[in-house]
Amino acid sequence: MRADARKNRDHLLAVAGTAISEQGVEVSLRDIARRADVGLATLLRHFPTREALLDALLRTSFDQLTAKAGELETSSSPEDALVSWLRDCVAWTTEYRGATVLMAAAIEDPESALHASCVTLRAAGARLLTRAQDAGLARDDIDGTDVFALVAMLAWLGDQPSLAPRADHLFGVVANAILTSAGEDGP
Amino acid sequence: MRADARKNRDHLLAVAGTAISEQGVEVSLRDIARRADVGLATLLRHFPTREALLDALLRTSFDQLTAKAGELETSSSPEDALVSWLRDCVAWTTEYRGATVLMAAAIEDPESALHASCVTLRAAGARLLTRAQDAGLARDDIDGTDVFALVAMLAWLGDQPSLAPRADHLFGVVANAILTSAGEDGP
DNA sequence: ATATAAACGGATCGCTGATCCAAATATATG
DNA sequence: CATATATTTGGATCAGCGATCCGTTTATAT
Repeated sequence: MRADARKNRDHLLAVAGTAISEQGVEVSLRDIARRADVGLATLLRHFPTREALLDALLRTSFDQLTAKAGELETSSSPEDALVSWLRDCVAWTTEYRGATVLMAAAIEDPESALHASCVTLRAAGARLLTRAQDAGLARDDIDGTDVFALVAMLAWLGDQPSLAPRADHLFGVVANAILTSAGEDGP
Repeated sequence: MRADARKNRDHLLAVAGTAISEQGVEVSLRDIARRADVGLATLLRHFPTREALLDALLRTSFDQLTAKAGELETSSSPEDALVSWLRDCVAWTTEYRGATVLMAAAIEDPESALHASCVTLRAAGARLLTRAQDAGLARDDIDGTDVFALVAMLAWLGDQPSLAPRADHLFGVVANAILTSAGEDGP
């Protein structure tokens, strides 16, 4: 890649990150291009679709979350590892309002630029889940896709201004539902 | 209202219902107008915003769900009443793909055309919840807004093609989390 | 039958993402 | 250093969206 192209690409990513954190993932691509002092066509050549742009932005975070799952697998109890990783996932999405819908769409669409990242993330969650299940600490009737779905649901909740105030509380309710060692913060 | 206007209004509602069940609530208003053999301006005069159109369409269903809550309050056990009403709510939204986001936005925005309907629906759910709580059958740390949020989450799940297959199952998981008499379909 | 108020819809606006292509520019080579 | 070449760029343009304006048509009351 030519040096000037690389510079534009990096600059666009930085500007896009700011714009998205301010306005959510549905921010106008034209706005991003304007704020980066670049033509819309340039943005769209570097990132042919909104998902491609998101993928470039999200990949780092996804990798961090995947790595975090690996650490927790050895450093915490199966139960704490699962719950705190779920909390991290949900907390992370607050930085990218609206990304949940794109992730949910990407997980089943192999053509999507986000597909691979989402699959990896799901696998990381599935490992933590299996570990908790093997220890008899989590329901046996849920799988990695269920965990992905539950995280997506809770993240979506945080995206809705009217429901977000209850998101933390309902995280506890849902987390409790996954675990079999009930009573820790039950009613 | 003039007779021709009423006819157009009714026709638009019928066409919009069909279009939305086919394409979801984000269907183009121009498409609806075209399919109704009417100018876009006419559609927008009868229903100034997409929400106003949705409100007219959804009000009947909302009223039915509210009425259903009233019936269940006297005909079923507090637990069955709550769970089966929740199931009805979630099942209903499958007819209106994407409506969940609009409902979540409307519940806190008194200016929204959907606001009143959503508040009424939440109140109906809150009554069923309180009844179950008074019988010691539901967690005491959730309220009407939480129930609304949980229904919205599960409905949203059903809207996502990739996650919808697990929606029924996760409904059971979440319902189980609300109830205190655990074990009915727990692990 | 006519006057009047209401409803209608084509034209237009600013916006979106997408695409095309002539001009500008970085880089490799003589 | 000069030039040729391949790459990158962004203004112009397109079809689509919801919204609005306003001259025309039409129902209805007198």
